[in-house]
Amino acid sequence: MHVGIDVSATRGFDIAALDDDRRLVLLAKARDLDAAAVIARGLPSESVIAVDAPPAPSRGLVAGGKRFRVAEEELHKLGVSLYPVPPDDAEPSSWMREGYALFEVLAKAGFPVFLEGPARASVSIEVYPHLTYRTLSGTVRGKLSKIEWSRAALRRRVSGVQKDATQDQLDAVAAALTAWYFAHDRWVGYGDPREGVIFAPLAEDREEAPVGQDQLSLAIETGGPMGSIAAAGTREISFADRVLRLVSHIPLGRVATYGDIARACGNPSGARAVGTILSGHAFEVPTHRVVDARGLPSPAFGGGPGVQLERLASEGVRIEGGRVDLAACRWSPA
DNA sequence: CGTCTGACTGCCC
DNA sequence: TGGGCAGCCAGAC
Repeated sequence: MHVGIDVSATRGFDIAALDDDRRLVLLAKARDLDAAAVIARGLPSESVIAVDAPPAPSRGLVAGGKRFRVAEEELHKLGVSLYPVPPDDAEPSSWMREGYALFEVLAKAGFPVFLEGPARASVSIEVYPHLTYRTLSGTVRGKLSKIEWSRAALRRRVSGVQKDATQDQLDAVAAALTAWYFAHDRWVGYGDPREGVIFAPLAEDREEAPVGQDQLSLAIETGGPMGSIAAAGTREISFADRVLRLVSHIPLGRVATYGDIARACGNPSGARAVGTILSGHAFEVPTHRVVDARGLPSPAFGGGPGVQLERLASEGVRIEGGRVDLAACRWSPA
């Protein structure tokens, strides 16, 4: 059985299971860890369980004294942004703590975390549904809503998914599908086995590629709505595309202002429009790395400006008196 | 198409 | 310093 679990601190665990023919055979909700443990113990022992959450804190293995994990850095280089997992001494998000606890429960139920070696059954793995959607569809989200994009990536790859499935449920299915790819030895791992590895499918039409990397960068550099930065000067690519493309390249640990982005995209007075654009793409691009000209976070940031500052702090950005230290952390697009 | 609404900025007290 | 304010640009009806 190939199982996927979507972790949410407030909404509980969504659990999906696929059989070997990728039919959805189970879609359940577990309110808390105990309920999840009961379901886990009922699974066939040769199952693979994919969880949308990290199993452990960062161990600071990235060069340069950064605090996030190697997995985050590797994916960032591919243009995929995700929540940085902080080291032990920092406060993780509540859903990350749920993840740590869940992986412990799964280990006790007979599914220890898999980190390296040949793929095998009876393990749990960390996955990232957004990465799975992106690898499978070969494109970035574009104009589709997140849920439409998710559904499109799963269509024809999984059967039995209800039309009215929630985003959490689709993410659980995506995780289960990733477990299926893992069990069928078509997978890619990102990160360092000593602290945590994120697994993704190897897209079917490029099985020879060493990693999903070609697939991903291809999506960025060509067809996708993100367009190419090389062509940024031409009218061919919209302002919005250039903005998203550029923001996706702000390094971890650095920030840019709305004005910086606008200027670099050839529209010096478009700072306000940059905000408008970012507000619609908070999930796929690290929008928390964009602050206003004084270093202040956005009052409308998802979860509140405090959350934006917390995420920046966990990435190593210096915060002082509720604003980021622009002099120290400002990134200039070159 | 106009009109309205912001995850903005710089300038003026 | 910091608040007020008038431009500004891209999306959403």
